[in-house]
Amino acid sequence: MKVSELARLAGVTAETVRHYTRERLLHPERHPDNGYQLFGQDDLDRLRFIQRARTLGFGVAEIRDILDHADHGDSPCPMVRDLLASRLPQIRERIRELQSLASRMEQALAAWDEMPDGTPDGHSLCRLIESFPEPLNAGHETGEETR
Amino acid sequence: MKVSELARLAGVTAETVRHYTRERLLHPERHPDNGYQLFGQDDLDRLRFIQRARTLGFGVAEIRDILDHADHGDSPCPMVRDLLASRLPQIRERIRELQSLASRMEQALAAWDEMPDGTPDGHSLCRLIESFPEPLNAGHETGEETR
DNA sequence: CTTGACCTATGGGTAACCCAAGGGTTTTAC
DNA sequence: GTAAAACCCTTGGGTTACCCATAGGTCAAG
Repeated sequence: MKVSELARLAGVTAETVRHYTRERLLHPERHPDNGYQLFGQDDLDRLRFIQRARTLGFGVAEIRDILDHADHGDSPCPMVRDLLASRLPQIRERIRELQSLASRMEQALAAWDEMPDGTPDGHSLCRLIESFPEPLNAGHETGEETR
Repeated sequence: MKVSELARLAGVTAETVRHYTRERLLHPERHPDNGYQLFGQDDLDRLRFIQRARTLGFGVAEIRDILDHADHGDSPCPMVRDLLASRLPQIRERIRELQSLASRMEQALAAWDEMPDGTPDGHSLCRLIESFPEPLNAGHETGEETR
């Protein structure tokens, strides 16, 4: 099958399929006459695998490693488990950040009603934002580094 | 003050300050002799404002709009509130996605222990991933579009 | 044989920076 | 007084996972 058919069967765009091919996640044959990419049923399986891996938070480069391992007959599962285990705390951290972001936003929206003014006085930009606590890492006079 | 001093006071890198200047969030004067960027105390306030706005989820382009409004003497607050209100549901959605991602990862790690095999059989890539449910939007034979 | 639908490769865009290179300036120390 | 360290400038390329526009070749149907 050709690009668009594979894409349709997997529910992605043809561009995405070409992208994965460029990134060497898929290895289609080429029609000798016209250079079209030719995929088989196994490529559909492979593409679905890629999709599931993506929803699990793997990046394209990681998926390439996983697939290369499997193509060499090695079990990629230990690698997968390690990647999963190392990424999970990062995801949890990101969730915490976003939750804190969301509550800051709600706080700001709630504070909106109680704001005395609407117009800035030339010194204030927007009290809604200005009245927020400094980001925790703001350095003031302390000479530390960020990251 | 010069780039690095402003950066240090705000707890960001000098590159970030230059970036904001390039993006016209900051408007330093230039030393006529050597072209160095010269910032004042107001720029520190401005930079801190930018940082708070960033932690609230605003993008650089949005912050530029907000600052431009304020620089023209208009209150940016209504704009800020609208931006906040429209972005909040997206953040909540993103949180849900990440939570679902985290639980899929945990599920996968838990399933690991019960997996019968470690080596793929030539057809399987990694059961840990393969046994996962299809992403909801996978198209099969249905000809719908994604996004 | 001409549409229209599909294919190809290339190159540029997205967001918010980071980093390296090449070259000028200022500060500090000897 | 000068040399090295420290800092400044701009330009251009890299990051992620694609999307989109372009120009041009190919294929199925009427």
